[in-house]
Formats: sequence, structure tokens, C-alpha cells
Amino acid sequence: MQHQNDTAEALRATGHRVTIQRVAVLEAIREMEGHVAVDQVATKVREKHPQMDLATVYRTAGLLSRLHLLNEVSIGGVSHYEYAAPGQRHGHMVCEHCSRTTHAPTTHLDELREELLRDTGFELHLEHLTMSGLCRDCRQDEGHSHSGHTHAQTQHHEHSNSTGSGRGERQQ
Amino acid sequence: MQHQNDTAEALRATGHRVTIQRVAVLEAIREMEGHVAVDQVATKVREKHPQMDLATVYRTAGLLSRLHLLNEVSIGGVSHYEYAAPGQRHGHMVCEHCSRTTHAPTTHLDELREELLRDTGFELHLEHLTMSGLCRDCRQDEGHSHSGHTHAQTQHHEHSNSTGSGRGERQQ
DNA sequence: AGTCTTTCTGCGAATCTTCGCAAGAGCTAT
DNA sequence: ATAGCTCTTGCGAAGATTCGCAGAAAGACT
Repeated sequence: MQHQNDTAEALRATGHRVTIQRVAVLEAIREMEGHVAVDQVATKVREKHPQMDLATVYRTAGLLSRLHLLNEVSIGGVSHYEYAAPGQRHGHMVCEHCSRTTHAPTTHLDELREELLRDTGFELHLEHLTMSGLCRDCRQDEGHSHSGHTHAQTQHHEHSNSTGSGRGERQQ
Repeated sequence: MQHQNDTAEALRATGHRVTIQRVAVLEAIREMEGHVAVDQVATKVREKHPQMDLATVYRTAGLLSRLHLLNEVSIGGVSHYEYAAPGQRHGHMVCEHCSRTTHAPTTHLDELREELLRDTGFELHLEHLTMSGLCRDCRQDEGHSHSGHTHAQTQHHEHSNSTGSGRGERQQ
């Protein structure tokens, strides 16, 4: 298949060796939809390569991300990766409430990037940008229990306060 | 001192209890300049409260950050906190190369925030925004060894490749 | 195919961060 | 000041991620 050749080529072009682990990790992530956590990747990869070590998946995903073959997104403090469609470098918006993750419109970010570069000399790496906040749904029904969207992610799914007792918040 | 009253007030106002641990963590971070790692905070706090647990510092810093009394910045994958001057919510720019961390100009980000809200319904939390990229200095002398700036941070200080052997990159 | 050199991988240990739970400490009302 | 209720803390353990090292494997050359 074409993809594997591309992968191999990208690796060689940067002076890295082409190993089954690297190809397998990229293939696994490409076969899974959206943003997947590292241990999900490991599970998937082990279907075909049972002895693949978790540390190797971490290292490999990190490398492939540096080569722009994958995008890395931190969702609720946990690393997730997605296949990086060639030429599409976008930032991510992660909802702090429901952890739903979406792509940010490129135009706004390109603008920001240029302004920062001009005004501060800082070169923003868009493909590593993860922004946290509240998605439209969670913003609208603040503090309720909505369960619809949640996208089979691995982490974080609470809907904090509403305990009726004292004043307001509470957690930890 | 005034600060402690502010802290206590902010805690009470949100239904949290005022404990010596919470006041001590905030004071410690306020006394230290810039962005400090959690274990640095713990060390500082233990000067006066030797039995303070690391987990408590983590929990407390997290809480104070949610109350906007502190700002959290992830530098090279490690959590750092800084005192949040009231009314000043800024994003951060972290250099992937030297880990130097600076504040991002608010105007650009406010703009971005509005655009995202309008176009996607996502409400960006500016105070949690950490952008990675290359600072001016590291961009200019790519791949050299400059040691000047480094700001007594805890993590990451390599300057990768320049090994003379094969082609290009290398790491892991 | 065989050898050599350098990179990668697997594995165990280390680091950073969070969790669960019982004991301890705030607040409120008495 | 005391008692009671609930939130917090300290502590040990578990998760997530990285590191160090010795053996395995890639790529170059013969």
C-alpha cells in the first residue's frame, strides 16, 4: 500500500531507520478514527505484533509526531495522537468539561502565528497547539448532566458540582 | 499582609476552606519569581511546613489555578505555576528548544478568542493557553550551543544533533 | 551471505502526577 | 469552648511517561 511507502520514505529522508514498529504504529493510528490514546495504540498494534513494548509506542509516536506524520494532542493531561493528513497543520480545541476534541479553523491561527512572529519573534508551532476551553454544548448547559457526546475517549468525564449542600463549588 | 486576606476571601467566596497549606502554597509561589515547578514549590513550602505532602501541593496548586489565583504552564511536559496578578489573564509561549517561557501579548489572543467563539462556539480559556514553538534566539541560531538564557528551570536543556556522522537528525 | 557500525527495541527502574482512603482540621451552630 | 458534619490532608499505591542499558536489527560495504 501507498502509505507504508510514504512512511518509509519520510523516515529515510530524515536519517531514521525503517522498522516494523514504526510502520505498525503509524498504520494502527491511521486505521483508528480520530485522536487515540497511547495505550489504545499499543493494544491495536499488539494484535499483529504482540511483543511490542509500551515505551516503544511512546517513543515511536513521539518521533512520528516530530516528523509531522502524526499530530499529538493532550486531552485531559493524557497524550493522544491522530494521523496527520499531509499538508494539513491545524490546532486543536479540547473541551475541559467533556473532553471532546475538534480542529481549529486554520485562518485565525495563521493570523496569530504571523502576529506573534512579527511582534515577539516567537515562531508558533501550530501543529502542536492545543487550546482548552468550553465547547458550545457544555457552555450552554453549564453544570448539567448531558451524556450524549463523549466520543469514546479514555479520560475525564465528570460534571462536577450540584451537591445541594453548602454554597458553591467543591472538588479535589 | 494583604495577600493572605485576598486568598482567604477567594477561597471562602467559592465555598472552599481556608487551610494553612493553601495559603502557604500561594505565598511560596508569590515569593518565587516566574514559573516554578511543583517540586520547587514543595521544597520552598517545607521550609516552614516540613510535613507538607507533595500530593497536597499538586492538589492545592491545581485548585488555586482553577480559582485564577495561579496560572498553570506546562514546560516541557512538567507543570509549573506562577502567581496570577489579578485581572491579568495572559497566555504563555514556551520555547521547545531552551524552555524559556514568556507571556503572550493579550491583544492578539483576545482577538483569537472572539473569533473562535463566534465561528465555532468554543470558548477559549486564555489563562490556560500554552503555545509551544521557537523563541527568537533559538530560531536565529538553530542547532548551536548557546547557554546564556535558561532561567533556572528544572527540565530540558539539550541542543540535539551535531554528531558529524550520517545524514541529518537523530534522537530517542 | 557476512561483517561492521550505529540505531532501535524491550525491559526494568525512575519520574511526574493522580487516586483512594482513614485520620485530621475548618466551619457552623450550640 | 464543644460537638458535628464535611472537606482536606498525608500516605501509600497506581497511572502515565521517560530513561538507561544490553541485546537485536538496519543499513552500508565487501
